[in-house]
Amino acid sequence: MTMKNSTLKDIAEYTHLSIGTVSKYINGGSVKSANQEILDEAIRQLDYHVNTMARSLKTKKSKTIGILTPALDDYFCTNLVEHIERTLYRYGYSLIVCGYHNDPDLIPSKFQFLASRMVDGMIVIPGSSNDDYAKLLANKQMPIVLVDRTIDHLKCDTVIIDSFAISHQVTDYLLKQRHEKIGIILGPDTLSTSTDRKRGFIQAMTEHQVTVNPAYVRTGDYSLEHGYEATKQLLALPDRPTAIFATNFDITLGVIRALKELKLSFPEDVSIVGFDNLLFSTLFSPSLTIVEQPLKEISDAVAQCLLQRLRGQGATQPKLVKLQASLVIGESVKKN
Amino acid sequence: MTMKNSTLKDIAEYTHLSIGTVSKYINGGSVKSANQEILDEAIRQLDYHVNTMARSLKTKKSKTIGILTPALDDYFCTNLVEHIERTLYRYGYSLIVCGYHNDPDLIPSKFQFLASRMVDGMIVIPGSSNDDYAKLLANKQMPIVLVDRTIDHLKCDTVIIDSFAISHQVTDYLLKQRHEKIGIILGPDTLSTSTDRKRGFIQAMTEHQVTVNPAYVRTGDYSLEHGYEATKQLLALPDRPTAIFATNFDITLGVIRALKELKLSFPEDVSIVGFDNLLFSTLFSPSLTIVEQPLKEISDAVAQCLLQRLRGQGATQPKLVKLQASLVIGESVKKN
DNA sequence: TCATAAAAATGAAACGTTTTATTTTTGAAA
DNA sequence: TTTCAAAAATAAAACGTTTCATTTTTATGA
Repeated sequence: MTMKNSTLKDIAEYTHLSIGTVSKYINGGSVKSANQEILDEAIRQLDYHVNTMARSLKTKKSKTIGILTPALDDYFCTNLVEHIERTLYRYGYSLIVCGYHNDPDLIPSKFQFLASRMVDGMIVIPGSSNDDYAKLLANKQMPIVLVDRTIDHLKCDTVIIDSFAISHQVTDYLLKQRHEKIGIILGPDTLSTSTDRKRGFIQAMTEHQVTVNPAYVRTGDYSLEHGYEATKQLLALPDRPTAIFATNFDITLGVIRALKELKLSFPEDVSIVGFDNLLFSTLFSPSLTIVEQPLKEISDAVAQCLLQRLRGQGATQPKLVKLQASLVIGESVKKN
Repeated sequence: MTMKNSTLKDIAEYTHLSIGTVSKYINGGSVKSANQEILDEAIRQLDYHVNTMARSLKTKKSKTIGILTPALDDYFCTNLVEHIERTLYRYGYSLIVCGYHNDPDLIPSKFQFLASRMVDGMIVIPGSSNDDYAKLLANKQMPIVLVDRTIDHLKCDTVIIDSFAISHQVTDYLLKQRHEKIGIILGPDTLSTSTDRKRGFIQAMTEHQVTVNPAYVRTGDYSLEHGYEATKQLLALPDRPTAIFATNFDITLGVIRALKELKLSFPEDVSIVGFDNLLFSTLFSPSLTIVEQPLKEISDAVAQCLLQRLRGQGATQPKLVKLQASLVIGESVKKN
């Protein structure tokens, strides 16, 4: 039972054909129909499977894509991975995953690790603020697609959502519900997602001629802890906001935890708008009003960008795909 | 900038040493210290990295593990993947992920796909009821570790939780809170996790001399939909249960959705015990009483089993690792 | 200084493919 | 039948390593 795998050579001997011919057939080339029959038989009999190592050694293609993600267990990233894996699989690619545990310092070594695996391309979800590794990416002769945020001066295809627009829309919505004292809990100022969301917020406020109270704008990590602390601080203000906008999923969780601890309920005591994970938001009572990112579209765009580059069809210019998120109205915003 | 990667041959020429010597040094062999210096220099100058394809072709080891999981976006599986990836990375292994989208019929082809990638070993989370592919696994000369459930007659290392014990414990707890009319929503009868949980339930009930009402025992998929439907049916019974035990995470979500729709609240109208995801359970108001699985321990056990087999240290007998889950008391069970 | 064992270096084969230039076979037109 | 282009098959080189049987160099002790 433990006999070694058969090779082209074995097939060649079985069929009395040459290795070259067998290889050609395996790769879809044409042979005489008589030979086709015997080849099929041999392949079945000997249970032949190509040795991808040998193939890759020759072709310099591994048909494998690396994905570098801040975490393998958070909602946004795993959804991306799920969809991307599906698409790539259809094109015969496998996916090597590498998490860097939200620690940007790990990115260079993990990147090298993936590169040493001879991946044909890479998907990077930067999701952090330290961009020292950007030159690393730039120097590799390999298609790379960036997801969720841009990195300055890095010339590669990028897929993001229109953070400015959705933030503008959320703010606009809150203002129309007659909230003027709006707290917004943001990520770090070094991330484009975060600064764009801040800009959208400010612009909407300005358009409505509402002055922005700096104390209502909290930057920090995209983390549950930050959401939690910021919420407590916002609600401890003498003139506290009547609505809070959490600009990512972890922050949303932090807001909820803080409210729970303060024994405040939404939307009675404070209105909230969260981010991501429609399923969970509908399970809360009352349900959450949230921003939903088009995860499937993002994933598809990422996969398509990459596949195009792999086919050498990519434009010379790096492509920027900007997708629209949507506001899903729940019950967590009170009309003032 | 786009010059091809350097090879052992290039290093050999640069250093005037033979390829064999260079290879030896790269792999940790000893050379004269004078040569060591020039080798280091050459490696740096030429930016040498081993070609893992060529290496694997010779060694027949890819230092890559495949993981076959029902989904890449559900709580249990992604947590496993996250932890396993961490551990394997430390040992120089990369992880190729493959989701089969909860469709067991996809397992054979995905399995073949991974096998063709020349993975050194495989981790399989069966999570489904159709075991036709079991012989596939059995026939491969490759270490395989099964997670979360056993497959009859399949001789490979398996890591599971003690479903019987935890179910017994939960039931016992509910009984001690003076619930006797307990509904339990289970997975399919073809899964060991499900039948074990059922046995634990029945045993505890019997020990307390409480007769089991068959109408209270609902088997079905491990899915939100099943949880939802089963809850509605349970609560529509003339003599409805006072407590419901949801035996996996998706079912738990279904229970919550059903309660929300029926405008019933826990624990006032009905007590509930859920499964998995401590973080979320604490965010609900009131918080959920749940079974928490030792995800880290499970992942570690899986990785260790695999690494042992890869080192050829595994026992001849397949190993069964059974870990204990724990009951985390929240506020969703009322004392009757 | 020499003999010798240990350490280091070497050269070549092998891993299983793809690819290319070349040869052989086929079959249709003349 | 002969001719000749097209189709099919071939043989050999190459991809970049590891490994192993040899050879060369080094260091040690007498």
